[in-house]
Amino acid sequence: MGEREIIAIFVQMAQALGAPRSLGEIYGLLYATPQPLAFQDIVDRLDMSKGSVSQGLRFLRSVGAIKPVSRAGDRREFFEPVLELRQLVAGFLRERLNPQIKEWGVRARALRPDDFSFGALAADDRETVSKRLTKLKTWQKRAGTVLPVVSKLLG
Amino acid sequence: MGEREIIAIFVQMAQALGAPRSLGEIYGLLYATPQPLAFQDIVDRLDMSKGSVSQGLRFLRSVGAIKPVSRAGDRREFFEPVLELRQLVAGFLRERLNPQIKEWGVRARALRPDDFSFGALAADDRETVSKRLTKLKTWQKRAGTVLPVVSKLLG
DNA sequence: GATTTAGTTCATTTTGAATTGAACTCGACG
DNA sequence: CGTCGAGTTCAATTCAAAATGAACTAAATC
Repeated sequence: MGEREIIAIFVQMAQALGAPRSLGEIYGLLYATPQPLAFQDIVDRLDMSKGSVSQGLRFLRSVGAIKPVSRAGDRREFFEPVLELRQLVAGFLRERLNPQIKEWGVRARALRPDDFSFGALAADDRETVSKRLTKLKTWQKRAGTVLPVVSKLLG
Repeated sequence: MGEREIIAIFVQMAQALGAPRSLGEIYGLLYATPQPLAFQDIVDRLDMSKGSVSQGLRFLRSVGAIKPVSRAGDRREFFEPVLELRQLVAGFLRERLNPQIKEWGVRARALRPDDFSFGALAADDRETVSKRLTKLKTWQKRAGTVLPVVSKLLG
C-alpha cells in the first residue's frame, strides 16, 4: 500500500521546512485518500492523539493547505487537501515568514550606530558598523518585496 | 551596546528558518563586529562550547555565509561575515533545500498508482489517486526550477 | 434535560535536535 | 622528541518543541 510512502514523503517535506511531522502526516494522509476524511478518521488511521490532530488541522486550515467540506446529514466536518502548490506556499509565507520579516524590520530600524560606541571605536570601524546596519535594513525590505513574487512564480 | 540586539535579530532569523540558534549567534556576532574574529574569540564572547562553535563555523562556511581571512604572523583563522543576501540565500538553498527536493523527486517517481489498490477502490478513486501522484511529481519539478530563480531575484 | 458525539484546550510528558565537554588530532616551535 | 595552541570529533546530556491525554465546551439527539 503506497499510502504510507506518500505520508512519509510529506513528513520529510514538513521537516525540511521546519514544521512538525504531524502536519506532514495529516496532510499526507488526506493527499493519499481520494475521499475527504473526518477528524476521527484521521485520529484512527494515523493513531495520533486528538490534541495533535486538532492543532494540526487548525494550522493546515489557517495556511489554506486543506479545505473543510460538509456532507448532508452528517454533522462532522470533512477535510480534503488543497492541491495547488501556489496556495500552499503562499499560505506558508503569509502565516509564517511574513510576520517574522515584519518584526525583523521593527527591530532592525530600532538599531542606532551610536549604541555600538563602547570604549574606543575607531572612525573606520564606526563606518563599517554603520554600513552593516544599513545593509541589514535593506535586506529586510528586499525580503518583503521578494516573497510575494515567489508565490506568484509558483502559481 | 547594540551588539547583543543584533545577535538577537539573527538568532530570531535562524529560528524562523529552522536553523539552530547557535548559527544565528555566531553569524550575528561576526556581523556586529567590524574586525574579523578567530575561533577562540567567538567561544569567549558568546560563552559557547568549542564543539558548537566548530560545527557552527563549518556550516556557515559551507553555505558561504562567512569567509575565512588570514593574518600575517598569526596561525589562527579569522572569520568575517559575507554581507550579500544573495549569497546567503543561494548557499542555504543549495546546501539545505536542493538535496531534499532531489530526494522527494526520487521517492515521488517511485510511487505507482497500483500500490493503492488495496481492497475495492472504485474507478474514479483510482483516477483521483493517479492524478494526485502526477501532481506531486509536477510539484517536485517546479520547485527545482523556481529555487534558482529566487536566488537570482535576491542578487 | 440527560446523554452522546464532535472537537478544543492546556498542563504534563516525551522525544529528538542542539549543545556540551572530554578525548583526540595535527602542526608549530623550542 | 615533548608540549603547547588551535581546532575537531563524537558520546552523553540538556532542553525546547511537539505529542499526549484527561478535562472540558458546544451542539445535536433522544
